[in-house]
Amino acid sequence: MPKPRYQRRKEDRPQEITEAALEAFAEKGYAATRVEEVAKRAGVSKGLMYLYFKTKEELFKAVVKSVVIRRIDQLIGNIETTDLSSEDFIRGPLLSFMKQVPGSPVAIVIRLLISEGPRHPDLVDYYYENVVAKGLAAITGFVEQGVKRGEFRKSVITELPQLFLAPVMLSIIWGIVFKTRQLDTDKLIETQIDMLLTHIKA
Amino acid sequence: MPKPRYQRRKEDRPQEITEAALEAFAEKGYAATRVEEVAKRAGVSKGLMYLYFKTKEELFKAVVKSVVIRRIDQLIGNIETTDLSSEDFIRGPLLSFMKQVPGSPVAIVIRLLISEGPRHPDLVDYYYENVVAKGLAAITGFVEQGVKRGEFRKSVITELPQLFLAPVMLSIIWGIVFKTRQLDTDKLIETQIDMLLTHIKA
Amino acid sequence: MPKPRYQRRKEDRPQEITEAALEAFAEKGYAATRVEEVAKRAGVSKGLMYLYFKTKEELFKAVVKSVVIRRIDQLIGNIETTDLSSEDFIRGPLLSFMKQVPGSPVAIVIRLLISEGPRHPDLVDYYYENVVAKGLAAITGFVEQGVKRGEFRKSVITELPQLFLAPVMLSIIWGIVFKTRQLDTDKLIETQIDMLLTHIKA
Amino acid sequence: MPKPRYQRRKEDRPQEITEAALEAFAEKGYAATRVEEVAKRAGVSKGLMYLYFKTKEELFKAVVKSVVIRRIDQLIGNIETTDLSSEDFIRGPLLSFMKQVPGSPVAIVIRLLISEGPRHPDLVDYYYENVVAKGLAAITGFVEQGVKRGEFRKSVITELPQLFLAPVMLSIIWGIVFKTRQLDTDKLIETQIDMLLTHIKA
DNA sequence: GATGAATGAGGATTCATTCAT
DNA sequence: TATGAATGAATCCTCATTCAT
Repeated sequence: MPKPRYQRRKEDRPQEITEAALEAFAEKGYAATRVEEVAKRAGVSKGLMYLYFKTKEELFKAVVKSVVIRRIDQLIGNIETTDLSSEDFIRGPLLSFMKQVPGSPVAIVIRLLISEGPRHPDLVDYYYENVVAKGLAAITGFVEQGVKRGEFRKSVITELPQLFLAPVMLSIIWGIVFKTRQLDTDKLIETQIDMLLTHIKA
Repeated sequence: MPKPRYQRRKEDRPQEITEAALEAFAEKGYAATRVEEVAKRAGVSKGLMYLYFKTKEELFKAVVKSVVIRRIDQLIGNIETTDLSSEDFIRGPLLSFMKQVPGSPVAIVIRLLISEGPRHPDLVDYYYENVVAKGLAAITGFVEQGVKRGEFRKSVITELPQLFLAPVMLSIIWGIVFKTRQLDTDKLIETQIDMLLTHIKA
Repeated sequence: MPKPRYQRRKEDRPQEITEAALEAFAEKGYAATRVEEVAKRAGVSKGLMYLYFKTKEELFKAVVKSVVIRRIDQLIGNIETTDLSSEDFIRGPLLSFMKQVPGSPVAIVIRLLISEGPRHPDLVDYYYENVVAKGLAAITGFVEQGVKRGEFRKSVITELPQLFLAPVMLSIIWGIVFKTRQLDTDKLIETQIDMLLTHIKA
Repeated sequence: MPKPRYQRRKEDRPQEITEAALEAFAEKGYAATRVEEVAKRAGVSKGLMYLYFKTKEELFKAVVKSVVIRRIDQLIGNIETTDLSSEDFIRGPLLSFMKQVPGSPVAIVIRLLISEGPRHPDLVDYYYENVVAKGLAAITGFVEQGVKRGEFRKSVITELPQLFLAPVMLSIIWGIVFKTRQLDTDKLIETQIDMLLTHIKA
């Protein structure tokens, strides 16, 4: 009888289950994860799972959303409370943020979206609107702000904020697929930022 | 003219099945694809599948390898027959190659490796050694050649050939997950190449 | 009064299933018995079978063992509580025991071991050690006891306790294969015992 | 490409297949033997099998019958050409015959009949009439002849010729199930004959 | 609310049998 | 005849979901 990992109150249950599911999905992917396995990790009975999440699919969506919600706050929090120059912001908070993404739950969610996303367009919409679109808008915002301030020149980058995401995405995928092969993801991301700044600086 | 129930085509079967499987996996992913569905697409009975591939898993591996094999040839073919300058090669054949990857079967294989790779380390090894490592080595090779020729300066890029892959990878993922949202992947890749060349040119 | 769809009876399930399986195996043999058929006999769903027995093979082993276990007790029970003379014991309790074996579940298990035993050496070991070896040892024990007591003479029988089993085995096989042809198995066994006692009496 | 084991003429084919099947059935039993496996052993294609035997079941019956037929001749041949005394015949040719049965194809057929017999009553009939009944009748015949000649006394044995078979049957079963445990089947059979002769001698 | 025994649809795999060549 | 590629019914087993307790 392994002690249940969590022994908290009812109101925490959904989050506990959601966290257990995230872990399990991280290890095996969505399809290969048994509902019972999640229950075990959450220290909860199989039946109880269905009191909180009507189906496995719904649990999946809840997992994605829970991660999304936490990230959004972090992202937005950072953006709004800054008074750095555009370059300093990019080299500072933004870079830090980008560097920790590959090792964060976001990486797991990305994997899940790649595997299961095509069958859950609504979830992809949700993720896109709440994370990707916001993130891209924020980046575009910084760049445009820099242009306004005369720090940056006008360039195609404004329309391709994905260039900021590219090394992060590669790092995430690398971590999932080629985990054993070393890759200095921090340096990868830094160098990309360097190149981008060089490119857009007036 | 009823289709003949029997059609002996031993030679072509494996490839026919493999192609049908690629299609099916592309649409639904590995786990959600029924063996019978692949059989139907290949115009073949369920039982025959097992004559050529002992298990669904083996079919999966065959699919990955078949795509890999075709790409490798293409990749190597391009590299060895060139006498362009480093920059011209990168802006020419390499760029073309990179641009068409996101729309090619490689994109599907990437998705499969992200979903199922963690459970098939041998397959990941295979893919890494035959595609990724070779591709990265080739890129590193061009860059170093450019340095030797005095076209390029020494830079960190030599150790981060993944910077060339990053926009391609992002384009692939984008195509899988956010297909409906427009992204000019060609321009994305081009811009990255521009930035990289700016960065390494002497 | 519709039968309830659910009936929790964890305690009894294994035995219920095991008994249903014994019946089914008796009628059709192991290979020709469908798991679903056993489930139906046990009044249970197919899925539940797998909750108690991981595979059909494991169910098979459980059936053999369950029969074995019941017999062993009976066998040993008889042996240890006797104070009859050797001959009286053989003509009394032992003979009775032998007579009822051909009509008992043991006969079914024998059939199963003949059909499937060669593929389950561990099970054969188990059966041999727990039933055959013990039975033979017991018989040898009686005979030697009789020798010690002066009732019996020394003879080759001590090394061939299988002579006691032979008519029982023939009766079992006869019952399985030639059931419709009359054979007075009781008289067969009795006569063998007569001959054996004549042979070993001093 | 392993050389086919047999390379004879068409008229031998059925027997070749039948022999290959006997071997295969001996190793794995009927249910677990694949038709293809028999074909391979016979050095013949799967399709050809069906030219000679319409179904696997028919092949099975052919195997049983082929063994039966050969044994019957042997049995009858022995019986008719003798001019020994009853006891001498029993101790001589009959005993020899009995001793070699457990190691002969008959043992395999017995196993097959135990496993599959209940589903093939016609086959059991055939076997009973052609082998068992004849064998038992022959034994009864010897015994009665002995009585007529004054060698033997009247006894219950006349009605229980199965007492002659019992040790042979046990030896067969032992060989199938407990093959690794030593049992001197020759001595077992001899002792039984001794006992029987003691019992019936005037 | 909790539990976990029970259900059954669904899917991978096998193999006797067929048939184009 | 002879082959073995091709078929598909049959079967084991899994697992999301339900429900008696």
